[in-house]
Amino acid sequence: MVAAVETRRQIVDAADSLFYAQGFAQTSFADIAAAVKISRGNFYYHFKTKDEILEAVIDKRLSDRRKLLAKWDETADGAKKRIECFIRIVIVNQAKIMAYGCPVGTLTTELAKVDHPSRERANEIMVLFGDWLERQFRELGCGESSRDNALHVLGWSQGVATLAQAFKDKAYVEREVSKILTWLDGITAGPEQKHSQ
Amino acid sequence: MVAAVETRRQIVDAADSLFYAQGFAQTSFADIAAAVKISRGNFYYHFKTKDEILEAVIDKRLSDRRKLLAKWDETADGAKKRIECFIRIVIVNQAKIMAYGCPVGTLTTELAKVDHPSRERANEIMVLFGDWLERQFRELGCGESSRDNALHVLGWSQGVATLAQAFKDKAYVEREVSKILTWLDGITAGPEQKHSQ
DNA sequence: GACGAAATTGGACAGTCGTCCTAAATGTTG
DNA sequence: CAACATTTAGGACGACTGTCCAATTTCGTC
Repeated sequence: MVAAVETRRQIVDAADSLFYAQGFAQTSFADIAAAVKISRGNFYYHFKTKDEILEAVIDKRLSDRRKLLAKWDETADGAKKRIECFIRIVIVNQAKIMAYGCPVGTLTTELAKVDHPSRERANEIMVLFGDWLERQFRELGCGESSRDNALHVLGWSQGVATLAQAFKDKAYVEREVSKILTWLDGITAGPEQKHSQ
Repeated sequence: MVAAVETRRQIVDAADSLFYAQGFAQTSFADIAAAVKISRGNFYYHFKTKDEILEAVIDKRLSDRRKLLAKWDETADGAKKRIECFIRIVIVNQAKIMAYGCPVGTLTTELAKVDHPSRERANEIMVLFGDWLERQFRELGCGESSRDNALHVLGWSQGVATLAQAFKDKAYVEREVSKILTWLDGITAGPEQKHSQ
């Protein structure tokens, strides 16, 4: 027997991909059922409503990102290298970003427009990255500018993702990466230094 | 008698607002009909399909933006001041952006996800701003960096809009504006100068 | 005022949506 | 093997979708 928890995991995985590729509202039970190869009626056994699936997907994404950040915390040497890891996501995930945009940003935007109950929960993924980045900048000695710098990098990633999806211009993404890395170098030049403004 | 062209205009206006506030797919004929106060069946007289309404909305947005840019070309004194006009949109339209995001970016993202036929047409609004910004930077003497700088500012606006909608942080928007304005000042410092990388 | 064109109405239509229930199949345990 | 709980399949349901049409009203013109 396939345990219920396994089927549930498959549903969440498929929903995660489909919500990313098509958007939450555009993805139907039928779509997910086809991907997991189960009957539509089976959903009700695992999830009472579509919103419950969304909650599970957001929880999974939160968990996945926490693991990713933890890995960077372990492997990358120094705060600057860790911030670089974040910056380079737009290159690592370039293909998907050019096709579907940023998984965090696009979901946040979609849920905000319809004022969905899970809107706040989805925002927490954004907050997660923001707080993590802030810690890195603080470790870098940015002091009170740490929060600003964190949001600056976070916003940068969202802008790059949006334009990458619109123009599908690989060179643009690479230019923006080298541009922000140069900016980052300027930050590390001196301790307690404010960013270039 | 109310001319057909007038009813059509009202439909497009209402659709424009609703597509922005709720998204294209989330907006139904019933929504637009309620806003314009006409019967649902009346749509078919003015538009054959929902996609036709979308096309009309995109055309209107293109037209509106062209007029806005033309106004800036006339009134603002110098390329730098004109770029500043663009940058300050995120402050002028702050309330709407915090509620619904960027009207250009969110539509582009939504249509790209479902690979909608009007996707390219919607992108033209983004292109319109990109080309206009490029002209300004060229006039500023940025030469070959003009395109890069244009996309940099365009991407910046998208990132700010996304985070503004997620966090609804007015101060963040203002900080980012002053930050990019400082960057812009650096650009104008010398002719033919490459941006800070 | 009568006529024809323009514009609007309300509903029919086939399809899809999320939800929900019952019956069947499957696996586990005595 | 029998009794049981767990899991799945398939379809019914009411509501909503975009589309489309026939009947009606409104308008400009003779």
